[in-house]
Amino acid sequence: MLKGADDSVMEQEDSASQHGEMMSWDINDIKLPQYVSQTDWFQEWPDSYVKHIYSSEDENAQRHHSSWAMRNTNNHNSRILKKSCLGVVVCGNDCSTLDGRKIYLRPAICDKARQKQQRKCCPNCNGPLRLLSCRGHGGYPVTNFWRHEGQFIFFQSKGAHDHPRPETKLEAEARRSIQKAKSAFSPPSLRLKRVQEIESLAGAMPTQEPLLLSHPEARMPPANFRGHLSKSWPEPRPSSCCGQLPCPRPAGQDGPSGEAAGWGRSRSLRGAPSAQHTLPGTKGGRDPFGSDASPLGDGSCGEKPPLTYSGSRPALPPRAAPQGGPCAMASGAQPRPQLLPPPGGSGGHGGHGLCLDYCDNDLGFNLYPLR
DNA sequence: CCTTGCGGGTGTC
DNA sequence: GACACCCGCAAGG
Repeated sequence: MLKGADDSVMEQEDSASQHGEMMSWDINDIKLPQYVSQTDWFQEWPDSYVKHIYSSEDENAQRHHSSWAMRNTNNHNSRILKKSCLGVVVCGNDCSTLDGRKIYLRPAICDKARQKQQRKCCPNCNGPLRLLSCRGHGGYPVTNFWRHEGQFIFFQSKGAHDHPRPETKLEAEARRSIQKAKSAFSPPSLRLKRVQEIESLAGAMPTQEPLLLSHPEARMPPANFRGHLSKSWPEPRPSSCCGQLPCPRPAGQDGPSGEAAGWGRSRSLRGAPSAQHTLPGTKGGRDPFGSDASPLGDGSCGEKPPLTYSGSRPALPPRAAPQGGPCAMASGAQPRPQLLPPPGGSGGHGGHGLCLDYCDNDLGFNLYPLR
Protein backbone atom coordinates (compact mmCIF):
# COMPACT_ATOMS: atom_id res chain seq x y z
CA MET A 1 0.00 0.00 0.00
CA LEU A 2 0.96 3.48 -0.40
CA LYS A 3 -0.17 4.32 2.99
CA GLY A 4 3.10 5.73 4.00
CA ALA A 5 1.71 9.10 3.25
CA ASP A 6 3.17 10.16 6.47
CA ASP A 7 1.60 12.66 8.67
CA SER A 8 4.04 15.20 7.61
CA VAL A 9 1.34 17.64 7.13
CA MET A 10 2.66 19.72 4.43
CA GLU A 11 3.28 23.26 5.15
CA GLN A 12 0.31 25.08 4.04
CA GLU A 13 2.05 27.97 2.65
CA ASP A 14 -0.95 29.69 1.45
CA SER A 15 0.34 29.84 -1.98
CA ALA A 16 -2.64 31.02 -3.80
CA SER A 17 -0.33 31.13 -6.70
CA GLN A 18 -0.66 27.45 -7.08
CA HIS A 19 -4.31 27.60 -7.68
CA GLY A 20 -3.86 28.11 -11.31
CA GLU A 21 -1.45 25.29 -11.54
CA MET A 22 -3.65 22.95 -9.71
CA MET A 23 -3.96 20.67 -12.65
CA SER A 24 -0.55 21.18 -14.05
CA TRP A 25 0.99 18.52 -11.96
CA ASP A 26 1.88 15.11 -13.13
CA ILE A 27 1.81 12.08 -10.98
CA ASN A 28 5.50 11.63 -11.59
CA ASP A 29 6.45 15.04 -10.45
CA ILE A 30 8.87 15.08 -7.65
CA LYS A 31 6.79 17.67 -5.92
CA LEU A 32 3.10 17.73 -6.10
CA PRO A 33 0.95 20.65 -5.14
CA GLN A 34 1.09 20.99 -1.43
CA TYR A 35 -1.77 23.29 -1.12
CA VAL A 36 -5.05 22.32 -2.57
CA SER A 37 -7.96 24.56 -2.05
CA GLN A 38 -10.52 21.97 -2.86
CA THR A 39 -10.40 18.27 -3.16
CA ASP A 40 -12.43 16.29 -5.62
CA TRP A 41 -15.32 14.04 -5.00
CA PHE A 42 -14.36 10.53 -5.62
CA GLN A 43 -14.72 9.52 -9.22
CA GLU A 44 -16.03 6.10 -9.71
CA TRP A 45 -15.50 5.96 -13.44
CA PRO A 46 -12.52 8.08 -14.21
CA ASP A 47 -11.92 8.15 -17.88
CA SER A 48 -9.72 9.92 -20.34
CA TYR A 49 -6.69 11.75 -19.24
CA VAL A 50 -7.93 13.14 -16.02
CA LYS A 51 -6.39 14.03 -12.74
CA HIS A 52 -8.01 14.31 -9.40
CA ILE A 53 -6.92 15.28 -5.99
CA TYR A 54 -8.77 13.56 -3.25
CA SER A 55 -8.65 14.07 0.41
CA SER A 56 -6.61 11.49 2.16
CA GLU A 57 -9.71 10.98 4.24
CA ASP A 58 -11.57 9.71 1.28
CA GLU A 59 -12.00 6.05 1.86
CA ASN A 60 -12.50 5.20 -1.73
CA ALA A 61 -9.41 7.02 -2.66
CA GLN A 62 -7.56 5.36 0.13
CA ARG A 63 -8.52 2.06 -1.29
CA HIS A 64 -7.75 3.11 -4.79
CA HIS A 65 -11.16 2.09 -5.85
CA SER A 66 -12.47 2.28 -9.34
CA SER A 67 -15.47 0.76 -10.89
CA TRP A 68 -13.39 -0.15 -13.86
CA ALA A 69 -11.72 -3.46 -13.36
CA MET A 70 -8.25 -2.32 -12.60
CA ARG A 71 -5.46 -4.61 -11.71
CA ASN A 72 -2.35 -3.74 -9.92
CA THR A 73 0.64 -3.25 -12.11
CA ASN A 74 4.13 -3.24 -10.83
CA ASN A 75 5.87 -0.10 -11.85
CA HIS A 76 8.65 -0.63 -9.41
CA ASN A 77 7.82 2.56 -7.69
CA SER A 78 6.47 2.13 -4.26
CA ARG A 79 5.38 5.70 -4.06
CA ILE A 80 3.10 5.55 -7.01
CA LEU A 81 0.57 2.81 -7.28
CA LYS A 82 -0.18 1.95 -10.83
CA LYS A 83 -3.12 0.00 -12.06
CA SER A 84 -4.13 -1.02 -15.52
CA CYS A 85 -7.56 -1.73 -16.87
CA LEU A 86 -8.63 -5.25 -17.59
CA GLY A 87 -11.44 -4.32 -19.86
CA VAL A 88 -14.77 -6.00 -19.65
CA VAL A 89 -16.09 -9.50 -20.05
CA VAL A 90 -18.72 -9.76 -22.70
CA CYS A 91 -20.81 -12.53 -24.13
CA GLY A 92 -19.13 -14.27 -27.01
CA ASN A 93 -22.47 -14.52 -28.68
CA ASP A 94 -23.01 -10.87 -28.24
CA CYS A 95 -26.38 -11.67 -26.85
CA SER A 96 -28.77 -9.22 -25.43
CA THR A 97 -31.44 -9.55 -22.90
CA LEU A 98 -34.97 -9.06 -23.94
CA ASP A 99 -34.75 -5.47 -23.09
CA GLY A 100 -31.75 -4.97 -25.19
CA ARG A 101 -29.05 -4.91 -22.65
CA LYS A 102 -25.70 -6.43 -23.22
CA ILE A 103 -23.69 -8.50 -20.86
CA TYR A 104 -20.85 -6.61 -19.36
CA LEU A 105 -19.31 -8.55 -16.58
CA ARG A 106 -16.49 -7.42 -14.43
CA PRO A 107 -13.28 -9.21 -15.17
CA ALA A 108 -11.84 -10.89 -12.14
CA ILE A 109 -8.78 -9.06 -10.98
CA CYS A 110 -6.79 -12.08 -10.12
CA ASP A 111 -5.31 -13.73 -13.17
CA LYS A 112 -6.28 -17.13 -12.05
CA ALA A 113 -9.77 -16.12 -11.20
CA ARG A 114 -10.07 -14.39 -14.50
CA GLN A 115 -9.11 -17.44 -16.44
CA LYS A 116 -11.57 -19.39 -14.49
CA GLN A 117 -14.16 -16.79 -15.12
CA GLN A 118 -13.70 -17.05 -18.81
CA ARG A 119 -14.45 -20.70 -18.74
CA LYS A 120 -17.85 -19.94 -17.46
CA CYS A 121 -20.86 -19.15 -19.45
CA CYS A 122 -22.80 -16.11 -20.25
CA PRO A 123 -25.40 -15.72 -17.57
CA ASN A 124 -27.85 -14.70 -20.15
CA CYS A 125 -27.44 -17.14 -23.00
CA ASN A 126 -24.98 -19.69 -21.77
CA GLY A 127 -22.68 -18.72 -24.52
CA PRO A 128 -18.97 -18.38 -24.04
CA LEU A 129 -17.60 -15.36 -22.37
CA ARG A 130 -15.02 -13.19 -23.90
CA LEU A 131 -12.70 -10.72 -22.35
CA LEU A 132 -12.68 -7.46 -24.14
CA SER A 133 -9.34 -5.98 -23.34
CA CYS A 134 -8.83 -2.36 -22.73
CA ARG A 135 -6.65 -0.62 -25.25
CA GLY A 136 -7.47 2.88 -24.60
CA HIS A 137 -4.00 4.07 -23.95
CA GLY A 138 -2.14 3.93 -27.18
CA GLY A 139 -3.09 0.36 -27.65
CA TYR A 140 -2.37 -0.50 -24.09
CA PRO A 141 -4.77 -0.66 -21.24
CA VAL A 142 -5.76 2.54 -19.60
CA THR A 143 -3.65 3.10 -16.55
CA ASN A 144 -4.49 4.75 -13.30
CA PHE A 145 -1.97 6.11 -10.90
CA TRP A 146 -2.39 6.78 -7.24
CA ARG A 147 -0.06 8.66 -5.04
CA HIS A 148 -0.51 9.61 -1.44
CA GLU A 149 1.05 12.87 -0.56
CA GLY A 150 0.39 14.48 2.76
CA GLN A 151 -3.27 15.04 3.23
CA PHE A 152 -4.09 14.38 -0.35
CA ILE A 153 -4.29 11.49 -2.66
CA PHE A 154 -3.38 12.30 -6.19
CA PHE A 155 -4.99 10.37 -8.95
CA GLN A 156 -4.14 10.40 -12.59
CA SER A 157 -5.66 8.44 -15.40
CA LYS A 158 -4.00 7.87 -18.73
CA GLY A 159 -6.02 6.70 -21.65
CA ALA A 160 -9.67 6.56 -22.54
CA HIS A 161 -11.43 3.30 -22.03
CA ASP A 162 -12.39 1.84 -25.35
CA HIS A 163 -14.88 -0.61 -24.02
CA PRO A 164 -18.10 -0.58 -22.11
CA ARG A 165 -18.15 -0.34 -18.43
CA PRO A 166 -18.18 -3.56 -16.56
CA GLU A 167 -20.43 -4.14 -13.67
CA THR A 168 -19.19 -2.56 -10.51
CA LYS A 169 -17.34 -4.33 -7.87
CA LEU A 170 -20.36 -4.44 -5.69
CA GLU A 171 -22.38 -5.97 -8.42
CA ALA A 172 -19.79 -8.56 -9.07
CA GLU A 173 -19.48 -9.35 -5.43
CA ALA A 174 -23.17 -9.65 -5.05
CA ARG A 175 -23.32 -11.94 -7.97
CA ARG A 176 -20.76 -14.16 -6.44
CA SER A 177 -22.32 -14.33 -3.08
CA ILE A 178 -25.69 -15.03 -4.50
CA GLN A 179 -24.27 -17.75 -6.58
CA LYS A 180 -22.60 -19.14 -3.56
CA ALA A 181 -25.78 -19.09 -1.64
CA LYS A 182 -27.56 -20.68 -4.48
CA SER A 183 -25.28 -23.57 -4.87
CA ALA A 184 -25.13 -24.03 -1.17
CA PHE A 185 -28.80 -24.22 -0.56
CA SER A 186 -30.43 -25.30 -3.67
CA PRO A 187 -30.25 -28.50 -5.53
CA PRO A 188 -30.18 -27.81 -9.20
CA SER A 189 -33.80 -28.63 -9.57
CA LEU A 190 -34.76 -25.90 -7.25
CA ARG A 191 -32.63 -23.23 -8.68
CA LEU A 192 -35.08 -21.82 -11.03
CA LYS A 193 -37.52 -21.47 -8.28
CA ARG A 194 -34.97 -19.78 -6.16
CA VAL A 195 -34.15 -17.46 -8.91
CA GLN A 196 -37.71 -16.45 -9.05
CA GLU A 197 -37.88 -16.00 -5.37
CA ILE A 198 -34.91 -13.80 -5.30
CA GLU A 199 -36.19 -11.96 -8.20
CA SER A 200 -39.38 -11.14 -6.47
CA LEU A 201 -37.39 -10.21 -3.50
CA ALA A 202 -35.49 -7.82 -5.56
CA GLY A 203 -38.72 -6.37 -6.64
CA ALA A 204 -39.48 -5.47 -3.13
CA MET A 205 -36.35 -3.57 -2.67
CA PRO A 206 -35.74 -0.18 -3.96
CA THR A 207 -33.05 -0.64 -6.44
CA GLN A 208 -31.31 1.48 -8.88
CA GLU A 209 -29.13 1.34 -11.82
CA PRO A 210 -29.03 -2.09 -13.12
CA LEU A 211 -25.72 -2.08 -14.73
CA LEU A 212 -24.62 -5.52 -15.10
CA LEU A 213 -26.54 -6.17 -18.15
CA SER A 214 -26.14 -2.95 -19.69
CA HIS A 215 -26.80 -1.44 -22.89
CA PRO A 216 -24.06 0.69 -24.21
CA GLU A 217 -26.40 3.41 -25.10
CA ALA A 218 -28.50 2.70 -22.17
CA ARG A 219 -25.86 3.33 -19.68
CA MET A 220 -28.10 6.06 -18.64
CA PRO A 221 -30.86 4.15 -17.08
CA PRO A 222 -34.10 5.60 -18.05
CA ALA A 223 -35.82 7.22 -15.21
CA ASN A 224 -38.49 4.67 -15.32
CA PHE A 225 -35.91 2.04 -14.95
CA ARG A 226 -34.84 3.00 -11.55
CA GLY A 227 -36.68 1.44 -8.79
CA HIS A 228 -38.36 -0.94 -11.10
CA LEU A 229 -35.71 -3.35 -11.70
CA SER A 230 -37.35 -6.52 -10.94
CA LYS A 231 -40.29 -5.49 -12.92
CA SER A 232 -38.35 -4.69 -15.90
CA TRP A 233 -36.50 -7.88 -15.86
CA PRO A 234 -37.77 -10.60 -17.94
CA GLU A 235 -38.95 -13.80 -16.60
CA PRO A 236 -36.32 -16.37 -16.14
CA ARG A 237 -35.59 -17.48 -19.54
CA PRO A 238 -32.48 -18.25 -21.37
CA SER A 239 -33.14 -15.31 -23.48
CA SER A 240 -32.36 -14.03 -26.84
CA CYS A 241 -29.62 -16.16 -28.07
CA CYS A 242 -30.20 -19.28 -26.22
CA GLY A 243 -29.27 -22.27 -28.10
CA GLN A 244 -26.57 -20.78 -30.11
CA LEU A 245 -23.17 -21.65 -28.94
CA PRO A 246 -23.88 -22.77 -25.47
CA CYS A 247 -20.64 -22.30 -23.79
CA PRO A 248 -18.60 -24.54 -26.02
CA ARG A 249 -15.40 -23.79 -24.33
CA PRO A 250 -14.02 -26.84 -22.72
CA ALA A 251 -12.81 -26.24 -19.30
CA GLY A 252 -9.19 -25.60 -19.28
CA GLN A 253 -9.07 -23.84 -22.51
CA ASP A 254 -9.20 -20.18 -22.32
CA GLY A 255 -10.24 -19.83 -25.79
CA PRO A 256 -9.00 -17.62 -28.48
CA SER A 257 -10.50 -14.63 -26.98
CA GLY A 258 -9.95 -13.07 -23.70
CA GLU A 259 -6.53 -12.65 -22.47
CA ALA A 260 -4.99 -14.53 -25.23
CA ALA A 261 -6.53 -12.22 -27.68
CA GLY A 262 -5.95 -9.35 -25.48
CA TRP A 263 -2.98 -8.45 -23.48
CA GLY A 264 -2.47 -11.59 -21.63
CA ARG A 265 0.13 -12.97 -23.85
CA SER A 266 0.70 -9.91 -25.77
CA ARG A 267 4.34 -9.55 -25.52
CA SER A 268 4.55 -11.04 -28.88
CA LEU A 269 2.10 -8.53 -30.06
CA ARG A 270 4.17 -5.65 -29.11
CA GLY A 271 4.58 -3.27 -31.86
CA ALA A 272 1.32 -4.30 -33.31
CA PRO A 273 -1.02 -3.47 -30.58
CA SER A 274 -3.84 -2.73 -32.84
CA ALA A 275 -3.74 -6.00 -34.55
CA GLN A 276 -6.95 -6.96 -32.93
CA HIS A 277 -9.10 -4.06 -33.54
CA THR A 278 -8.56 -0.53 -34.31
CA LEU A 279 -8.61 1.86 -31.51
CA PRO A 280 -11.68 3.85 -31.72
CA GLY A 281 -10.45 7.34 -31.77
CA THR A 282 -8.40 6.86 -28.77
CA LYS A 283 -7.00 10.19 -28.07
CA GLY A 284 -9.24 12.68 -26.69
CA GLY A 285 -12.17 10.82 -28.03
CA ARG A 286 -14.80 9.72 -25.70
CA ASP A 287 -15.09 6.11 -25.45
CA PRO A 288 -17.60 4.92 -27.89
CA PHE A 289 -19.49 2.92 -25.42
CA GLY A 290 -20.82 5.51 -23.24
CA SER A 291 -18.49 5.71 -20.42
CA ASP A 292 -19.40 9.25 -20.70
CA ALA A 293 -22.98 8.43 -20.58
CA SER A 294 -22.74 7.42 -17.08
CA PRO A 295 -25.90 7.29 -15.22
CA LEU A 296 -24.20 9.56 -12.88
CA GLY A 297 -22.80 11.70 -15.51
CA ASP A 298 -19.24 11.49 -14.60
CA GLY A 299 -18.10 12.45 -17.96
CA SER A 300 -21.02 14.46 -18.87
CA CYS A 301 -21.52 17.96 -17.97
CA GLY A 302 -22.92 18.87 -14.74
CA GLU A 303 -26.21 17.71 -13.76
CA LYS A 304 -26.13 16.44 -10.31
CA PRO A 305 -25.14 18.59 -7.48
CA PRO A 306 -22.68 17.14 -5.10
CA LEU A 307 -24.46 14.09 -4.08
CA THR A 308 -23.95 13.15 -0.58
CA TYR A 309 -21.16 10.87 -0.92
CA SER A 310 -20.84 9.97 2.62
CA GLY A 311 -18.34 7.26 3.08
CA SER A 312 -15.64 9.71 2.61
CA ARG A 313 -16.26 13.30 2.79
CA PRO A 314 -13.32 15.22 1.67
CA ALA A 315 -11.87 17.33 4.32
CA LEU A 316 -12.00 20.28 2.12
CA PRO A 317 -14.82 21.38 0.00
CA PRO A 318 -14.78 19.32 -3.09
CA ARG A 319 -13.92 21.34 -6.04
CA ALA A 320 -16.08 19.19 -8.04
CA ALA A 321 -18.92 21.44 -7.44
CA PRO A 322 -19.82 23.74 -10.18
CA GLN A 323 -17.06 26.12 -10.38
CA GLY A 324 -16.70 28.17 -13.40
CA GLY A 325 -18.21 25.73 -15.72
CA PRO A 326 -18.96 22.15 -15.25
CA CYS A 327 -16.95 21.00 -18.15
CA ALA A 328 -14.51 23.72 -18.23
CA MET A 329 -11.56 21.67 -17.28
CA ALA A 330 -9.08 21.20 -19.98
CA SER A 331 -8.38 17.74 -18.88
CA GLY A 332 -11.82 16.77 -19.78
CA ALA A 333 -14.07 15.21 -17.30
CA GLN A 334 -14.27 17.45 -14.39
CA PRO A 335 -14.64 16.04 -11.01
CA ARG A 336 -18.22 15.53 -10.41
CA PRO A 337 -19.63 14.06 -7.38
CA GLN A 338 -19.85 10.55 -8.28
CA LEU A 339 -20.91 7.88 -6.15
CA LEU A 340 -19.98 4.63 -5.15
CA PRO A 341 -21.71 3.31 -2.23
CA PRO A 342 -19.75 4.29 0.72
CA PRO A 343 -18.03 1.28 1.99
CA GLY A 344 -20.45 -0.40 4.17
CA GLY A 345 -23.06 2.14 3.50
CA SER A 346 -26.15 1.81 1.52
CA GLY A 347 -25.10 4.10 -1.12
CA GLY A 348 -26.60 5.16 -4.29
CA HIS A 349 -25.26 2.35 -6.30
CA GLY A 350 -26.68 0.07 -3.86
CA GLY A 351 -28.97 -1.74 -6.02
CA HIS A 352 -28.31 -2.64 -9.45
CA GLY A 353 -27.32 -5.50 -11.40
CA LEU A 354 -29.79 -7.97 -12.47
CA CYS A 355 -29.44 -10.89 -14.58
CA LEU A 356 -30.34 -14.44 -14.47
CA ASP A 357 -28.12 -17.32 -14.20
CA TYR A 358 -29.01 -20.13 -16.36
CA CYS A 359 -25.67 -21.48 -16.59
CA ASP A 360 -24.49 -23.54 -13.79
CA ASN A 361 -21.66 -21.34 -13.19
CA ASP A 362 -21.01 -18.69 -10.69
CA LEU A 363 -21.76 -15.90 -12.94
CA GLY A 364 -24.89 -15.74 -11.07
CA PHE A 365 -27.72 -13.62 -11.94
CA ASN A 366 -27.71 -10.08 -10.95
CA LEU A 367 -31.30 -9.68 -10.51
CA TYR A 368 -31.33 -8.43 -7.07
CA PRO A 369 -30.26 -5.53 -5.13
CA LEU A 370 -26.83 -5.38 -3.82
CA ARG A 371 -26.89 -5.42 -0.17
C1' DC B 1 -11.88 -17.86 -2.95
C1' DC B 2 -11.05 -13.29 -4.28
C1' DT B 3 -9.06 -8.64 -3.97
C1' DT B 4 -5.32 -5.80 -3.24
C1' DG B 5 -0.64 -4.45 -2.83
C1' DC B 6 4.25 -5.60 -3.09
C1' DG B 7 8.24 -6.65 -5.39
C1' DG B 8 11.48 -9.69 -8.13
C1' DG B 9 12.15 -10.64 -12.72
C1' DT B 10 11.79 -10.52 -18.00
C1' DG B 11 11.21 -8.62 -22.63
C1' DT B 12 10.74 -4.69 -25.71
C1' DC B 13 11.59 -0.21 -27.19
C1' DG C 1 15.52 3.69 -18.23
C1' DA C 2 10.60 3.43 -19.09
C1' DC C 3 7.03 0.52 -19.72
C1' DA C 4 4.15 -3.58 -19.86
C1' DC C 5 3.60 -7.78 -17.99
C1' DC C 6 4.34 -12.37 -15.46
C1' DC C 7 4.71 -14.65 -11.19
C1' DG C 8 4.54 -15.59 -6.36
C1' DC C 9 3.66 -14.02 -1.75
C1' DA C 10 1.05 -12.03 1.94
C1' DA C 11 -2.73 -9.72 4.25
C1' DG C 12 -7.42 -9.11 4.60
C1' DG C 13 -12.35 -9.89 3.78
